[in-house]
Amino acid sequence: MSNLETLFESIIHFALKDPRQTELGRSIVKNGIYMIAELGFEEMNFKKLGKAIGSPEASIYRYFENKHKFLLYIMAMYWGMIDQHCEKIIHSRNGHEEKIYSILDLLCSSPDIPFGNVKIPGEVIYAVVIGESVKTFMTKHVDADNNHGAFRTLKSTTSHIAELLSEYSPDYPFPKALASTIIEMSLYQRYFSKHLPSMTDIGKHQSIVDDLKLWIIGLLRATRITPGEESQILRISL
Amino acid sequence: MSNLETLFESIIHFALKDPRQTELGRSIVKNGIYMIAELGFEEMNFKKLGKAIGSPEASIYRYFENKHKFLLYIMAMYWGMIDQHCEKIIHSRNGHEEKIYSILDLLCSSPDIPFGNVKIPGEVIYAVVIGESVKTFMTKHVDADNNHGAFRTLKSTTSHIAELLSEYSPDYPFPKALASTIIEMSLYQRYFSKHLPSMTDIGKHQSIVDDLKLWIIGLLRATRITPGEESQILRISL
DNA sequence: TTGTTTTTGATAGCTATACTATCAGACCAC
DNA sequence: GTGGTCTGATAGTATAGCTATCAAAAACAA
Repeated sequence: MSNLETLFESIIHFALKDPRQTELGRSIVKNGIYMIAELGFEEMNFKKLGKAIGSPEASIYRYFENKHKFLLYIMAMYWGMIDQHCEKIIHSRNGHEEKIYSILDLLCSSPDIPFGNVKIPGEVIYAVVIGESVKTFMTKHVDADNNHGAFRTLKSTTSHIAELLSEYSPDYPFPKALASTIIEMSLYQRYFSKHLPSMTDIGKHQSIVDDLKLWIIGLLRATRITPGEESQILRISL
Repeated sequence: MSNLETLFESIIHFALKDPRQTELGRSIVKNGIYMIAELGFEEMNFKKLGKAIGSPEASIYRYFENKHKFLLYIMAMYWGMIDQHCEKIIHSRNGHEEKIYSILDLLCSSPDIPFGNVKIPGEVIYAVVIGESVKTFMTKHVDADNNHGAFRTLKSTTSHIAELLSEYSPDYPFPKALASTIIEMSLYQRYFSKHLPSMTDIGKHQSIVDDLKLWIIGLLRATRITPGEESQILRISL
């Protein structure tokens, strides 16, 4: 079984019926992603989506229990793709630094997703991830969703990056926090750059992607904290 | 006019009628914050809130046009408070480093908010900020809300911190990005620590607040990037 | 081909949320 | 007491989110 098959196997339980297997299922997922990218998650609903694909609302409910599970499905798929790319990079024969730079390229790019016989363009799903990813876990039912494995692929991506950071700087005590920061902030800073430009300088010097990479690489200096510095910090601050 | 009055003056237009001036208004805001802290923003609504304070739904709509504006009001108030504390710190006679450490203390603490003749406990509003702050600007109408000044206090806080970082490291090209990262991540890492613990190491070594401070102080090393290092990075990565 | 199962379309309906409208009583100012 | 504002009480609308039912169509199996 290919990696891709394994990925889709692992997210299938967020749907009631595998959407990759049917014309309708693929249409729901692809057009749903387009619709969220265009209208935002709140303004999208299954009635509108049904209209867009020429099927009744009820047919969509045969594939996804509700709107939220639909979002969980999409996000688990996205982070699963990213995670597989991560693993490929990690198992490559490069050094730590090169691997980290490759991961950075990955986080700042947006690979297409092959979905059955259709393809979901990277820019479209990336737009959805930027604006809606946080809505998967900033809810009152995070813990329940987490128990059902909703964030497995996101957490795995974080762990992979954290491990790499640990290899890069074995004594740094916060590799996971830095990894999750890099992941979330590569999305946020893009969002800020577009909608709240006074909250960031990303995109003000060079292109967004170039600034973003340069900035994150700078953040990696945080891992190079020395014991002497640490104790001085503690003396002043705590 | 006191600073506090100026603050409330500046957020009054998110409400239809100043809630600080009446018993009902204060009850709406205080109990609304408690209810969001308990149920989350999605599960809270004006009908439930009305029941909790013994007033009909319609009376609440006389103070706030809708649920979202209510959230904007609360968040603008919170960041306005924080921003005033920031200004106090900035205008103090300390050195840059001490000021930065004070700001850090501020971001990791949660001051009470005096609201008319009632007091909103810091822990309660902080819980709301952690879980709901992002929902104010991750919407399809960010730009409209931004034009109406909804994020003025948040942006001002970011600017204040960014200025401080610039004084601390004048050549660092991304002070705003780092400032917004510190603000957002001091919320996120706490959230992760509670709900998605594998995404962070904050709270695993010492208390959450101590780990958080130590981690953020480490991030400040990012501002100490040297020209030589930068060009090396560029060579490898871009 | 026929019979069976699965999938879809069409429609209807149910509950809750978000919000608006109206009116009468309470309270306050002068 | 009169006029104005505030509140409570009630009713009502529109839409979202979701469920149920049934017949037609498609897929498949013997």
